[in-house]
Amino acid sequence: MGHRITVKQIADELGVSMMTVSRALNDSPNIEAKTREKVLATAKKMGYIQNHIARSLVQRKTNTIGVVVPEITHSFFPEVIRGVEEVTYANNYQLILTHSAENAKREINAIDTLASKRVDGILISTAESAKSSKKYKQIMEMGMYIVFFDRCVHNIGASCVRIEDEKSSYKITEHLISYGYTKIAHLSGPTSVSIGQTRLNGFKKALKKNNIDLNKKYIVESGFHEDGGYSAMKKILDLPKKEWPRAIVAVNDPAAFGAMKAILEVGLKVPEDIAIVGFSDDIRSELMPAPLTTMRQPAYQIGKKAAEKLIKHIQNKDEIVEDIIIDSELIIRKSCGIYK
Amino acid sequence: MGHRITVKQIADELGVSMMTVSRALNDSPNIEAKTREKVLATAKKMGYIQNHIARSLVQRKTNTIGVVVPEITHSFFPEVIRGVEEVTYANNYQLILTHSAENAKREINAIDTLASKRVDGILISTAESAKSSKKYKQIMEMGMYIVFFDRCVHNIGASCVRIEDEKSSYKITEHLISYGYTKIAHLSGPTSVSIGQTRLNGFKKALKKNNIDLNKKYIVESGFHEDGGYSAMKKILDLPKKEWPRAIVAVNDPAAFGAMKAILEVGLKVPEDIAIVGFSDDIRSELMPAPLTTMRQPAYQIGKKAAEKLIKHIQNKDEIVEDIIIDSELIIRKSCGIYK
DNA sequence: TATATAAATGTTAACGTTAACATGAATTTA
DNA sequence: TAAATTCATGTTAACGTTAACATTTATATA
Repeated sequence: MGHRITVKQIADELGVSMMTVSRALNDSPNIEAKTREKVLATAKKMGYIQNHIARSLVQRKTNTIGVVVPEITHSFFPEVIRGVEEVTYANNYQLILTHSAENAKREINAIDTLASKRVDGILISTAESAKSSKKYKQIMEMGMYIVFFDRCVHNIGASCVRIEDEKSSYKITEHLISYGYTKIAHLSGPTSVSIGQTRLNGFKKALKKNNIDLNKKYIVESGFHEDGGYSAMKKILDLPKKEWPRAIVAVNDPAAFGAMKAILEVGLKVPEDIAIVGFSDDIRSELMPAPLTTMRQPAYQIGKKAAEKLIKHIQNKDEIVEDIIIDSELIIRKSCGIYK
Repeated sequence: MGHRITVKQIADELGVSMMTVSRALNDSPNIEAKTREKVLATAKKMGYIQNHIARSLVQRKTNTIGVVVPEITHSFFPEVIRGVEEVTYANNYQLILTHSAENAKREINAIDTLASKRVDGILISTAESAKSSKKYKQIMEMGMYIVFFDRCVHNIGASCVRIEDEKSSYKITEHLISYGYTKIAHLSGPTSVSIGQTRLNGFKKALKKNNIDLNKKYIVESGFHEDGGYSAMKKILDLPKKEWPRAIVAVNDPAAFGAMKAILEVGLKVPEDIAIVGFSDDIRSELMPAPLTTMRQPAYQIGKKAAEKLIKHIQNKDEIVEDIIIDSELIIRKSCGIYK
């Protein structure tokens, strides 16, 4: 290993104690301005870079937070990370990013990684295949804080930053209904994930409110990805032609993209033959051949709020646990059937 | 802080020494199978999670690598990170992500953060405003390895994973020329960044080879982002109408998107009035109103190779420093003027 | 000027782990 | 059966830093 300067070396160089060097480096009080400057100058000259490992060990605090995202390539998440990053940067926290690839086992692995690095807190959006909340609880018992975002776990004492999924889903479904559609299918997420359940609920409630009977064949689990949306839509198109739905509510935009592909493949048109709406306002949504009507989730905002809340929890034991709701926005484009 | 189990507590519980526990936990040799199992079972029961901080301190090795990306929301980078992540996960390395926001100062800050966490190596794609290579050198002198990707710094003893930017730029420019265009402008990156310089070089060489005079007004610095592309294109369109170029080579896709916006705003059409090509094959490129002709950079591959090379450097002092070239691919779409 | 007070600096121990060496028990070899 | 070897386990010290307490020096107060 190359030359790594330590506090001791600086101290020896100047003939002072290690504590004096430490104090100067950390802007502590009770040190003469002249001494501080001398130390700082020498540290810089010698190319000193603080060893956070050692510092964290003795302070039992890392000034670091971890993030677990299910899929870094979905435009929603980088945008969230951007928001998180802005807050951590401003508050002098460091950030460790991990990735579950929508896989429960990898999510647990990621959380263990973060825990073993003794981060002060973790931001999580749960993986598609996540089933148990045991790991989250274990982490919290260790004294680490968790704030969920978008895909939350409730009633385990962690805060959560999200949009009103059920209402939003209700609203976008009603929007379709307002055009006269009654044969409406839902491509759902797994109900073990919060947004899978809540968006399904909103969908069902909208039908009920408008006296539309629920056709069980019209609820197909697609998961959150494009390929899942594609195969779920295929399954629907396997129904006899006269049973085909006239409109689709997809659990999110990527699933909607996959469904659109399946629809186009059988020679049907969006929205003329089948209308479709999504959720999240992916970066690609407005660029689609049939621009996608969707519920915008302000990703940057969500990241920012989640990071802020987490830091508050870390810095104040008594910070209240709460659901923080961010406004969503219905973005009407062409895919839902009307275009001005 | 909540209850945090230590090796000592496990040792006391079982009436053995800390080393025995440590050996069991780390799968070391010279420990009875029965003892190991007993320790493992107790550790699990007590909810032990290894303290990587303490371990890293004594081992002077963190099994962690850092990544510095300039802009996490550009689709190229998440895809790279995905590749990196796959490799680190498979090799049991942990990953710390940082973000420079294209800003030299923040890049230095990010590197210092990683250095203070004593990562074993760093993957960097340099920021748009990066000027000096001093910090990279300092880090390498500390014994940390650097592997650059996409935007590289040469001749400082670090490996680099990239496409052949100059040749690729040459090729895509010639592709435009093959359609008969001669009035071709270039929206360039800053020449202080490798790809800014090399892509400009390729552009120039293609003109020269085809006996097209270089018009200095046709080279405008746009940077790597959409808004930069937009304002650079505006500047070009401020020229007298008869001086307008008929085709544009943008340094990357986001810059091309910005330029397209500017072109459409003044009522011109792509590619009929002005043809345009980009670089990277952004996720949005094929969805654009005029699908963008571009040079595809296999982002996932780049991430994978870069991570693999870095881990090789870390594990083998004598690993050779090299430029690793990944094949790029010309993707011909509509924006360059011909569409089949 | 002696004393009280404040400011600057130093010393010791601890954070949680593992490397390196030391010991003791069990097994093999001559 | 004694000596040599192997295997399992234990002890000590170290990684680089800072918290907590201790000491010295400078400054303010009576």
